[in-house]
Amino acid sequence: MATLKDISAELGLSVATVSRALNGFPEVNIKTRNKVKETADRLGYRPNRIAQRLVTGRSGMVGMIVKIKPDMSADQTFFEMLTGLTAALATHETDLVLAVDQEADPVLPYTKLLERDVIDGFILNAPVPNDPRVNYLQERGIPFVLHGQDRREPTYPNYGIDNLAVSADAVRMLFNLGHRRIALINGELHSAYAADRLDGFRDAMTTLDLSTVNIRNDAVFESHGYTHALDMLAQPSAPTAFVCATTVIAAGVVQAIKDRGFCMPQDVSVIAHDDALPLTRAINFDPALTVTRAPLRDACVPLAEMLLAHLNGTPADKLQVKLNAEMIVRGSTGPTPERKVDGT
Amino acid sequence: MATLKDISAELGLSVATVSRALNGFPEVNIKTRNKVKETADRLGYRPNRIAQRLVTGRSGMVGMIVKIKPDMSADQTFFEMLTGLTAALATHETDLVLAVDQEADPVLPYTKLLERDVIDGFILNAPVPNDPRVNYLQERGIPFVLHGQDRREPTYPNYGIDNLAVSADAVRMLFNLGHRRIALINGELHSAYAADRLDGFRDAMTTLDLSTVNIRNDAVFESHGYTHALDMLAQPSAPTAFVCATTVIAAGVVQAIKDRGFCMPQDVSVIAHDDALPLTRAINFDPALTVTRAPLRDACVPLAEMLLAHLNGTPADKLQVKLNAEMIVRGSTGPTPERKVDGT
DNA sequence: TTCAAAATTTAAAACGTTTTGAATTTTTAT
DNA sequence: ATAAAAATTCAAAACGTTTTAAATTTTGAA
Repeated sequence: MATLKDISAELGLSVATVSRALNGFPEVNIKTRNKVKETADRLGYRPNRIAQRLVTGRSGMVGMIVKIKPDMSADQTFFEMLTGLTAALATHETDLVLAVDQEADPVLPYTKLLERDVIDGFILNAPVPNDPRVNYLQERGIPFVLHGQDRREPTYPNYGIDNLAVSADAVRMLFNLGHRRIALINGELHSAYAADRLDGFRDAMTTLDLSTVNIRNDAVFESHGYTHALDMLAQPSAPTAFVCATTVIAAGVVQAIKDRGFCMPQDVSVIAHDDALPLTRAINFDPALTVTRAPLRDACVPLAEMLLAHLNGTPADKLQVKLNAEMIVRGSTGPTPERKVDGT
Repeated sequence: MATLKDISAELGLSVATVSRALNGFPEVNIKTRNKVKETADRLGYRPNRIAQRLVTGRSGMVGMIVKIKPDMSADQTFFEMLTGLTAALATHETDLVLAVDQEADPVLPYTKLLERDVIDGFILNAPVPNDPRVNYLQERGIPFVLHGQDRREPTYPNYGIDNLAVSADAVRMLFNLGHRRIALINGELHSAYAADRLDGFRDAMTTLDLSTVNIRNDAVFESHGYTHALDMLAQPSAPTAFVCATTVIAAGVVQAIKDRGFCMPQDVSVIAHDDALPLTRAINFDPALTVTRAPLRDACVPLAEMLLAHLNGTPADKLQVKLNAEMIVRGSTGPTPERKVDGT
């Protein structure tokens, strides 16, 4: 395993010059630089990252903690994130150290990982409103980037979509199709995204002077989508349109619509949020789902790069990204069916 | 952040003595040692792992590469392993670095991770017969431990169960209940465990002079268990007992038995291998499943400790563990039903 | 040719820890 | 009190790299 010392010995240069040549210091003569690079290639030199870390204080490792549920599964987005992030970080020669959170205290796994002092920073996902991890890491000056937001004015690097707008846009789109009874089947309110979507939904419905009686917040299972929709469709003031947290929820809703003898979109319209995960694809529905779309995978490169930029000194206020999801209208939404519902 | 230098300055001792006192060198006077330890505690001293790594060549990090399927899932055992391993490694202040394998070449992710020269060793799981990763890492002298075996005489540290015996024991147990037509619904033969179970099954059946015509090797889905069992139960020489690769397969088999109008165990017996994963639990079947049981979680501490022992110099021939699974007889197996089948 | 400025390279210190072998201190025996 | 042996501690080098500031070399002008 070649070191800087080997190169400097072969070329009769100091170790300092070899290091400077390889690291792009501008005052190094171009001819010297080329000689150093050629020799480094030939000798198969690779920097000792441990030694670099000792000098620079940087390890090239970022931590991520995955929350494991009691049944030994994790959020279905996990592998999407894992795959995307490891690829994005690898292009920056950065490793992902993974730890597991099964504790009651969400902060504890971070404490444990930080004790060993080899992590440059963290990638946080699945925030809860006013996430305690955020406060903990900020108090200690530990760099991190959050996927999403946990508060209205984040003071840390963050990248996510505008979940207020996701449901507000869906409501407005359905309203413009004539719908006046619109239901929301949301995720669990301990997730920051679900809290935002609820707020966005309520604000939009209130602005449009519509009733917000048809709102359900629950864990994201197809069966929950089914039972909530089945229940709401049996009411006298049954909704004519559903806003679903995910395509998984939508699968259950679509089944409930069918089981109640309705047609989609002639009788009931459905719009869902689509993270573009491989399993429940919006275009596999019949008819294809109208969605607010924001591929989860698209977050990975920006998240990795924002964390590294922050580690390289970019201040947090320059690393605030909140995107709008893309509205894609397909066959699951249509004009409100005034005749049919009035006849019931 | 206190260093050895801080402690040595406060106590008027050399840095070398402080290091030796904290690291248990026997020639350090007990009074000196206690003073050093008390001061270290008070100052909140924690060793700089990077500096330790530079001197000792050890990073305290082991790598594990998870194979991701095209649909963005992984083997259902993954989280069980992840949880158990990170806990086991944490007690040894060792971190798990995770990388993702989506490549056609199973060796390539190891190359990539090794390039960065921060991994002390690897934990390998899900071996295929004559696993190329094993050859690759052994050629390079990279330490690793394998969960299971990929060959008859492993020359590397390994911990797993005797999969030959798993199916052989099941066959013998069913034979002793009077069964003469025994089917195997196995995993995919590109997995080393499935190859061994097939061998064990065939050997046992051949030794007992029984037909090996009822063998299926397929991906481990409940639906595969169902369709294979449904098919075999429609044959003139239908099996009176099934040996299932997993409890997931058994769930499908049990449904097929019911759909063919048979009772378990009066008409058809079922025995499955049980990794003791949370989702498909053997005792949740009605009647509860007879199993060969080997909780996956029980492998984690030994795997972690074996790798660390190997890194500390224990030779591979002292780190060979092959356990027998435990046979647990419950209500899914019973004597062969000679009357009913003869009447068909 | 000489001098000054610019370009280039170098020596040394730093990073925090470990460990070899030498130096120092303490203990024991005479 | 002295010498030898044992116990304890220390100085220095090592690990591989980075970077400050000084030293050296090269270039251009007079």
